[in-house]
Amino acid sequence: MEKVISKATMARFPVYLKALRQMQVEGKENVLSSELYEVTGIQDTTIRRDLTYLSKDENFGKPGKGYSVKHLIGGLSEVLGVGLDSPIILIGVGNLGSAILKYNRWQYTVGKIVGCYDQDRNKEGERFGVKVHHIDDLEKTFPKDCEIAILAISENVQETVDRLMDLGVKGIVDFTHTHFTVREGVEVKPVDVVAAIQELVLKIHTNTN
Amino acid sequence: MEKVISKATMARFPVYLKALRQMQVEGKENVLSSELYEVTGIQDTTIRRDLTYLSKDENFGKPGKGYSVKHLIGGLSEVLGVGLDSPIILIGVGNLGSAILKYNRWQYTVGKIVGCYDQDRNKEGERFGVKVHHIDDLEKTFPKDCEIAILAISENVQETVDRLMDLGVKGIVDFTHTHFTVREGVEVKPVDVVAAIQELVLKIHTNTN
DNA sequence: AAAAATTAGTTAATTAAATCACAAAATAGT
DNA sequence: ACTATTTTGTGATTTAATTAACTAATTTTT
Repeated sequence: MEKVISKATMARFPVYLKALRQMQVEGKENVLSSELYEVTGIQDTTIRRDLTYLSKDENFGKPGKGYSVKHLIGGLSEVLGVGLDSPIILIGVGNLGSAILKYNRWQYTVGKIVGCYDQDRNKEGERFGVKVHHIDDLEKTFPKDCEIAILAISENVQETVDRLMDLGVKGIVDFTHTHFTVREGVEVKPVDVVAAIQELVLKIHTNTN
Repeated sequence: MEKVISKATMARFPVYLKALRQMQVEGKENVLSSELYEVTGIQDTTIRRDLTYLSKDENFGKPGKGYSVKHLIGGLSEVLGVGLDSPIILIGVGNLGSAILKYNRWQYTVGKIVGCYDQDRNKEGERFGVKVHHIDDLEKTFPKDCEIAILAISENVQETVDRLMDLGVKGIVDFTHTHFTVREGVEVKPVDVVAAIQELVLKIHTNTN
């Protein structure tokens, strides 16, 4: 029987991982589902069910004791593809791009940004230890087996996306404020500050269930 | 009978608004639910249902014609609280903070960032037309009726959050990589780049329903 | 002006997700 | 070793969300 992880569960995994990393730093070895609830706000029973998807055969949790923080991080990292060390490229090295790049250097969590591209010739060279190429050289310098691109540009968006897909990119983290279309099989994960604020405003001002 | 907007619907409103703004810029006057599907990937029937929550009495859509882009934006803006023009403050004017600030200047969509704070005295002054104060002056210079703060710092997070809540902040957009706790009634909306990438990787590599 | 073609709105059915309730497992105390 | 306590894991249930099926309104065409 093939286990299928639900969308909702999938979306919670990164939340757990973040919380667990924090706990690991604080030296915590075991964690209860009730403690994870306190930190994440996700119901403990939901957490327990989610975590059962992590291990194929044996379970990570021990009744009366909780989960091993270390093992849980391991399991989550595996399913989240962190261990794959996927090469990632960053398109656009403005303020936002730089912020992402900087963060990536500090915490080696998902894959690794192996190259950046910008339309400004002056930015060519290196930044936070990562090579910055001109966008015209994208095809020439594209890293082998790279499937993920972070898009932090504001111009020529669709054109850039098309070029990336031609190069085999399968996932795009989108910081753009522009709509673009992708081909079948290519995933887009939008990250939108304004949308986040709007959601927040809505939460504060309206009734929801 | 009081209409209660479901969580899921609420989360989609900003998506619609973004798509509609784009359409408005392109000069589109009417839009079909099927067209919104093409752009957002959200099922047309789901879209139609969602949009019924917008208007109390009359409906925005016309059979055979579609929805008025203008009216829809109006309705969404209203329910999303965009019209409230909420004052927002930004804590942390590094690369990320600057990126947010810059974007906010360009597209006047949610409220307005009315002030920034940073721990670096050198940054005091003005940036993209917004005053930058030292974080020590937070209490002294805190804008009246401000309920929303964007957190783009990496140090003294919990301390800063506590101070913000003391000043009456009810919603926090969190770009921090640190866990912090908030009081009852305070909402936090995390925006996490790494989590976004992880979700993406997971989507690409695993089976989901 | 009538007929045909669209397309929004809505009720009903389905599917997905969250929660409850409890059994089984592990620990800690006696 | 036994008992009490804690806490996980899971089948059953409930709740939420989505989709399908249909109705009725509006426009466009003939």
